[in-house]
Amino acid sequence: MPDQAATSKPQPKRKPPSSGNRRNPHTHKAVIKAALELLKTVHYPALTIESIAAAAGVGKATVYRWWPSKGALVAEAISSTLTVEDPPDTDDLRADLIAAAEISIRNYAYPSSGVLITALAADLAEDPELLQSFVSTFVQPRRALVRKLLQRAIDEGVIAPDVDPDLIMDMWAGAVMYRRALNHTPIGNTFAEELVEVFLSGAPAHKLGKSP
Amino acid sequence: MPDQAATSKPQPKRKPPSSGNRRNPHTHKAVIKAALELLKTVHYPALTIESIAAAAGVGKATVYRWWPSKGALVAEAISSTLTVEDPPDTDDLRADLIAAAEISIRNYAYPSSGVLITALAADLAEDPELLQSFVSTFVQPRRALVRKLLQRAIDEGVIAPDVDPDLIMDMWAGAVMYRRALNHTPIGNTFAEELVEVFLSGAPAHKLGKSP
DNA sequence: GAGCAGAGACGATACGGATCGTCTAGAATC
DNA sequence: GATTCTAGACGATCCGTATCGTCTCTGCTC
Repeated sequence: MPDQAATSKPQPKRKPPSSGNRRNPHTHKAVIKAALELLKTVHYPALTIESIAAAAGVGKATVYRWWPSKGALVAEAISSTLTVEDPPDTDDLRADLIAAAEISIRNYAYPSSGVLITALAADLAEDPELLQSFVSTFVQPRRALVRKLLQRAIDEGVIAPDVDPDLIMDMWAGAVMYRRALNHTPIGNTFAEELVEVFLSGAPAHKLGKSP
Repeated sequence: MPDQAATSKPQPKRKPPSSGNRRNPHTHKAVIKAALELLKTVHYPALTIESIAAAAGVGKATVYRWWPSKGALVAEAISSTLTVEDPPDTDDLRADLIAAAEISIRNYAYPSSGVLITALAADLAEDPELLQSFVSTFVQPRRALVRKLLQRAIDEGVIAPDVDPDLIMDMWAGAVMYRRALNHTPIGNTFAEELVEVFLSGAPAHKLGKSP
């Protein structure tokens, strides 16, 4: 359903699924979904709670009841869109690393036409607790998986042993976020490969699937 | 940063707080200074034009006369605080690279207690022209200098020849921005060194000041 | 030169509109 | 009765624009 960002268009709600003395999961989902939908056409700073409530067919007070701020709402919303993907673990270590980098690109370049995570992070900076919560629920689990893969690459001598896996991840995600935010260089199809290649440049070629 | 339709004549340097039929440089400076001052205590999203005008002792309309938006104002303000530093060019290439990385850290970690550039970039995303202007006046000149240094490092074989200098810079600045934005890992005193070391790991040790 | 009129920048302030976050009211459900 | 819900009123703040009277520099006229 494209273009549903109207301001006061009344939604002919068929039937309010339920409302009682328990948290209504339909309401909850409707808010999250409306937020994600609006973010396809509206930049994060211009997104308002009121428009979310209206688009979800929900009272504004209900939104405030369950989320303390726009940042908290959007943090949950985008967390829900991105699943934890296991980076592959095959014989082709180079391909595995590229796949892991591609996950980074997908996560930090979401949605394809925006700088959502950048804007969100900047906004959450006002609320350290909320930022911490977002990082530990959204960022850290995904990093853990990639860290394991990188550690394996280091153990096998494909990546230099004195390199910190966390630094590599910061550089991967950071480069994506940076290019997205400043929009000075497009992120091409081979970007993941480029990101990985940098760390492999000093590695013995026979360990990798690349010709000398 | 250029003004829109304002005069392009050279301004006669007068000291009195005059107001005439030309742009008053005192007013202009007062606004920029007030914005920077406020940003020390207020996060970018919470910064308002009204508060800037009030703090500068200036009419709100005057601010809107010269800057189309908060983003444009702040972009000019922080551009004015950061000078283009020549990265050093000595015999010690490793030290030169670290110094260059430190410049990145200083620029993208400004101010010390905030995520200003991240928030600004996210906000400017709504106005591609303005973002483009900010990047070309603030970001690109600084990158040009570092690019030259990196190219020299590549020419001398300290960094692998198939690495794109621009990618290295994206990774440097990106890692800084990323750590700042998500605040998951502190940026220590040795961060510049760590950033550089990654790219030197595969280089012949005798070219560098480090022991094998 | 001297003087005057106009153009433009300025501070102040008022305006309608949007959004904020809180709050009440009433209905529905358990 | 307790709790959740929608709907909407509320005071507040900030937005961006408009207007007003004042100021000063510029350029034209004499």
